[in-house]
Amino acid sequence: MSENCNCNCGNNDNVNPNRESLDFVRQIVADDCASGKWGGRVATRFPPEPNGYLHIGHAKSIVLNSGIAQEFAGSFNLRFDDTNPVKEEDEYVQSIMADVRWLGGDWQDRLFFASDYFQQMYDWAVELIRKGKAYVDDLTPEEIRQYRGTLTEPGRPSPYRDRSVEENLDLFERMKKGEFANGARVLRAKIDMASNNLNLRDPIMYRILHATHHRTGDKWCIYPMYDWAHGLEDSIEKITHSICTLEFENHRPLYDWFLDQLDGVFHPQQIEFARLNLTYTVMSKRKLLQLVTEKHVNGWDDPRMPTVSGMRRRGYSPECIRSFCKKVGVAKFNSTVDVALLEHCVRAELNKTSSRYMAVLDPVKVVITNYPEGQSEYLDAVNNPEDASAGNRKVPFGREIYIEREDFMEDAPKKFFRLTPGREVRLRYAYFITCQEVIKDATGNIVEIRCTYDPATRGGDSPDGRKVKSTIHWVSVADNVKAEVRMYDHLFAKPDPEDVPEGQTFLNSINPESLKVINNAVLEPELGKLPAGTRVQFERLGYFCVDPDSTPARKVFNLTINLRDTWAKEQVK
RNA sequence: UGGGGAAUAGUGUAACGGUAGCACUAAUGACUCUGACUCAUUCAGUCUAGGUUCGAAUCCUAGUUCCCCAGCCA
Repeated sequence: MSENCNCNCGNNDNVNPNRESLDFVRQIVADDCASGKWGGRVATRFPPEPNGYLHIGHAKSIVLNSGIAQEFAGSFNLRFDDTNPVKEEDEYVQSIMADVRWLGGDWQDRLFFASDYFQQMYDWAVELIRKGKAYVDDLTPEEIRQYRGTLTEPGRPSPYRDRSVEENLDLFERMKKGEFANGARVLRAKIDMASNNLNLRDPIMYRILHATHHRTGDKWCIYPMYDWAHGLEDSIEKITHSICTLEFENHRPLYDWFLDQLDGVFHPQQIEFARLNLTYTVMSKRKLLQLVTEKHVNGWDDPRMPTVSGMRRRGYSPECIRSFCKKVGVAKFNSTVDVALLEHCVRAELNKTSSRYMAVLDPVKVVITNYPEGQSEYLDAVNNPEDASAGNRKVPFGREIYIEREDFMEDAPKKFFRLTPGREVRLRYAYFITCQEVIKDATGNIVEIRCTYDPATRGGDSPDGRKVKSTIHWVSVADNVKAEVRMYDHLFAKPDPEDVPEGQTFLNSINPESLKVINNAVLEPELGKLPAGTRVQFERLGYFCVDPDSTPARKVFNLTINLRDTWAKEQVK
């Protein structure tokens, strides 16, 4: 008899005899489902501290937790772990909610705050004191550190460790009432000062913090520490699988100890996985904050930042971030994923979904000498060859057009297929043109290219079946919109920004060319009508999106990611 | 010289004692009104040394390397 579970986790032997490969977290969940460990129930959560903006590493956690909930017909909570008022702000809770929602994390009506549990946590702390499992310590922070011992030497018990239950109760209540200054006393769990796991050497449960909390205001002046609070939060919410990152592995014995001391509380299982690292970027909140405050970037949502808001502004879609998170997998190996994988996911998604337009970033004028002066026309263009439902549009054409400066070469090498004197190429959706003449200024810069066109090739096909080696994009001189285009590259110049000589920091790895602003780009007119946030492809260049800095008078576009460019690679050789 | 984790192509991730697979990257070619996309091909891997076994990435022993822990941060 096979054990089936009633969720769609792929663990139903009747339906799927070859259980598809699940990551180790999902395997645990599937096994629990099969064994009925939690009554078949699955409940996950994403528990951010509102002290910064979310980044791609958080996205991995959100996709994991909400994904598991979805796949196993479970529930997913968003819970703010707001136990430290000095670092937390409402601005962050707002941005986090927006980011989680944008990524597709659906917490439905289950939005929670650790701060809503403060009274319950306090009551449980009193329970621990009553059981002789916790005590108020008067040691200074410095003394506590000294008493804790080191990695190789055991700690020593605090002289206050054996206070009576009555005295502890009294002191703890007075801590709560605000009778003592910050740092004067703490409540500690009484576990084992000689434990090899430093987390078990009488960890601090409460500290005194006379600070205004973003939600509870001045109601509390003692605040629970992570280790004490987190398991309780999970327990209150009946979380089954409390998924966190590897650095909390050492904390699991403590997570379990606290829950074991309390009577009749729900005891979730903590599971740790490796956090995400990416090449050419940094991921720690501290460093991201530093980039923002020291103005190495233009805010949390700078398109070069690995923040969710930065990637959104850059033009990444939630779908591509989700597909990336799926592809990187979940394991316990501390790895660094190549940012090229992220970029692949972005291109793959945008290729399917974005409309094509023509834009010239570095314009040079082409005059079609045999095209009648004063004449113009509209040509048909396909919006998205990958998606017929995207339809068609008209693009204005005339005697003078702009093409990309790098699409012309006077002395072209053999492998250069684009415009060069005497060669015929196709203007996308327009005509075949042949370069006849190059006009330069006094310093030798090309200012104009003179071509002839073949009227019979209107639309881009030759009736006689002759071929051209390349197709280039263009924009009408008479009918276009000007725009600013921000070209982004990796924020850091090295795969590992931390890999710097003695005395330097990751800031020394910043790529000085991570942002190049193009002020004189010309776009086909349709592009001028798009609202902020719209993701498009500039043909032959890359994916771009309309930046919120755009005004009705002047559009701003961000480069999301360039198209793969084998010609550029060829040139490097 | 404490404790806790982890090691599979360049990168990431599967294989749960039975043919080391997939994706990205790179290279080559085909196709092409985007030098894109797509398709095909190729390069390339079990940390080391022993052992158990008909058979080991997987089990055992020893070692090596990397990560985490001495916040009143999370």
